[in-house]
Amino acid sequence: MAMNCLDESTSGSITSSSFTVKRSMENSCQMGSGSSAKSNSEIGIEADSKKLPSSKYKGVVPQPNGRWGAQIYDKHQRVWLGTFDEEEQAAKAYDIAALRFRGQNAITNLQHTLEPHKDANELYFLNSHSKDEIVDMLRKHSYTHELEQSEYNICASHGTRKRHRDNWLMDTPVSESELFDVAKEYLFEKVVTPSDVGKLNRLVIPKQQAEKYFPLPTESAAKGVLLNFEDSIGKVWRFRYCYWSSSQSYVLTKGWSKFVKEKSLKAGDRVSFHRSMGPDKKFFIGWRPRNGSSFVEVLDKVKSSASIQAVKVVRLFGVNILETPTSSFVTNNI
DNA sequence: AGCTGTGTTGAA
DNA sequence: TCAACACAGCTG
Repeated sequence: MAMNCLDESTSGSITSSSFTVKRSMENSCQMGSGSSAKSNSEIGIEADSKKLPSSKYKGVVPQPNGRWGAQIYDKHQRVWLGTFDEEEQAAKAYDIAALRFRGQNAITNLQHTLEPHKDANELYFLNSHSKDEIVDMLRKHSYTHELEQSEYNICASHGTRKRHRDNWLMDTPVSESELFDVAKEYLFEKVVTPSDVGKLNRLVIPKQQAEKYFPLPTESAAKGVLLNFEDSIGKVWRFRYCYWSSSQSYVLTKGWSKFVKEKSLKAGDRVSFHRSMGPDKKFFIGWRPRNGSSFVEVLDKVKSSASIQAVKVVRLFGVNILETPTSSFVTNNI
């Protein structure tokens, strides 16, 4: 996976132009005219050194206890990205923040290998979340995990694409609300369990996501509410959504089994949830098989099936919209 | 008590 | 915009 090495792993890769690490081995041993200078550059911090070792990485600052902090500046203000055991982890945290805050051409610390598909997915993931959310993940060291949980499901785009097709084709002006309607924000994805597709006729929504994206007023928790989700072909699914206090879980109940049946959902498949970025905040549901295509793989299919080399990119409201003769997709916003 | 992350400053 | 430095205040 591309550059998801914040937490434990060590190999990293972020697409970012062709940046090479310039700053290297200086900065690390300026202890006045000290004699014990070298110790700092090799080990994190020495027993009783006064001065903290500088990092060779941008956005990385030493902590008194030998750990490393990461920070980035935005709008004249420092944004703290958390503390890390390893200098490289802090450097990667900075890199990720830089990509989110400054776009994919941002200068990053590490030379990253080129993995177009994965990197594009990651950029899409990055830009589907607010700066605050990304910073949160970095500080909680959960970025890697959330990225892995989240590959974009292209199925969720077909419906609106179809309905807006004429507008794109005829090159007529498209209203702002329609554009917002096309633009969808990725919320989360769940790999469905055997019981999610079994006889219980319900889908468990992970608690954290449920409370974040589908808040349920306590008075309607037991009874539940009806939520509409539009699928990849524009069909609207209506599910009862409620809280089961017995199992302390949020679930989609009534209507869910029909979805399972019609889509032939199997355990291990992925179901994703999206929300339009317009004022109406419609929900969308998508799904794909266990090893289904990633966002970019599908994009490539779109390109080849349309027999075109280049996809026109229109940037509006901070969102890139890929336009082809027959379709439009929303991709990374900067 | 130890650590995080902010307040602050000077340099680029 | 950036990192160095000091340490207030938070956390466990």
